Amino acid sequence: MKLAEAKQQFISSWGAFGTHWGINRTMAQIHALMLISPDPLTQDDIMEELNISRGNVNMNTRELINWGLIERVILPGERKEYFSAEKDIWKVVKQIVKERKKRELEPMLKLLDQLENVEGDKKEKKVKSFIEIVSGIKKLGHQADKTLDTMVKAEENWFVGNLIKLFK
Amino acid sequence: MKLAEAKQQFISSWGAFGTHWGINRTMAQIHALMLISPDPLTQDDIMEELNISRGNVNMNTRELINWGLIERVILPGERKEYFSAEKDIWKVVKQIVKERKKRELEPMLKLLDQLENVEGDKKEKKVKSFIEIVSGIKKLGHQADKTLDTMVKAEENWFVGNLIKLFK
DNA sequence: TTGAATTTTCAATAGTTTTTGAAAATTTTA
DNA sequence: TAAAATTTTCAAAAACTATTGAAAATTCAA
Repeated sequence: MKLAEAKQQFISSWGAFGTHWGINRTMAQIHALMLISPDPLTQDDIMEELNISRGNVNMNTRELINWGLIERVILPGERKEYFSAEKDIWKVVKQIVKERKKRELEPMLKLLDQLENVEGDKKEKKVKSFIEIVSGIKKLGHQADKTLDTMVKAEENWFVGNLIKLFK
Repeated sequence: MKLAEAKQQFISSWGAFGTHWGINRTMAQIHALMLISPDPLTQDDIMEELNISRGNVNMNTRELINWGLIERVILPGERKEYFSAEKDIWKVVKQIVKERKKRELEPMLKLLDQLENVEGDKKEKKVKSFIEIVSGIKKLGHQADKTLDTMVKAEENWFVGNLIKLFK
């Protein structure tokens, strides 16, 4: 396979992958393009490579910056802004975990804490069933939260080494 | 908070949560409703509780069955079909992990294996950069794949006990 | 069998999300 | 400061996804 084709395949499948994870296709494609680009890119580079409008590039690069996955780079002597992606994939994964934990897991756990204190007779089947499920999710969720905290702090070596040994 | 309100909140936030994970809102809501229902439900029960059409219930229950999260139940002497959800939340999580691994991670890894063998001079900056990223993702992906395999086979006690100790 | 009950299908519609592109705002250079 | 280059915004349009509901198919009891 030639590089041009491989590049297209990578970008397109990274985009499809992203949609399964609640990330919009274009944002994931821009990220993919930037991951494999050795040098920083401008808005125009991205527009051209992916055939999308300037507005689209602007919105999605901003969002990627919010996620902490790319950053603006000013090249000395250049008028245009450049963008550059974090290339260490373990750092990328940790950053995504960190953000999603904050945006999704933590609010959910807050809600579950409230829902567990629902009024009503715990001998009633409906009430009992509700509390059991909520408590179960809460317990596992808090556990996952702690585990992910540790992961976010960890080095890749630690993950690939120690954890995997344990899992064997 | 009263049970009725707590129920609504749980269903609605589980639905919103689902959309962040590439699952459609209604499918997640049906799943939520069934998790907290002590007894199996019919299509009509679900239609009424969530105010959605029969067709919608039918499609989404089928999809939940494909995901292995609910099952059809025949109650003796009853004409209608009932549906019942797996209530053990650890089993639910493992089932979701298993499915997503099969649907998303494994195809991605297959593609990466191909992309790593891209033609071209590895001294060229573009080619080098491409191979480095692809190899990095591949390596971490295969590691994650193995780890998830072990998790899918594990008991909850194992997870909450051993893993967490290690993570402290 | 028959026909009533129930489930399934799917074309049409409604709703949501993404993308465009041109105008406005901002930044930089001279 | 002026004006050229660049970035940002956002209303409108396009694209995509989910939902409805009625007709078709299936199942079941008698």
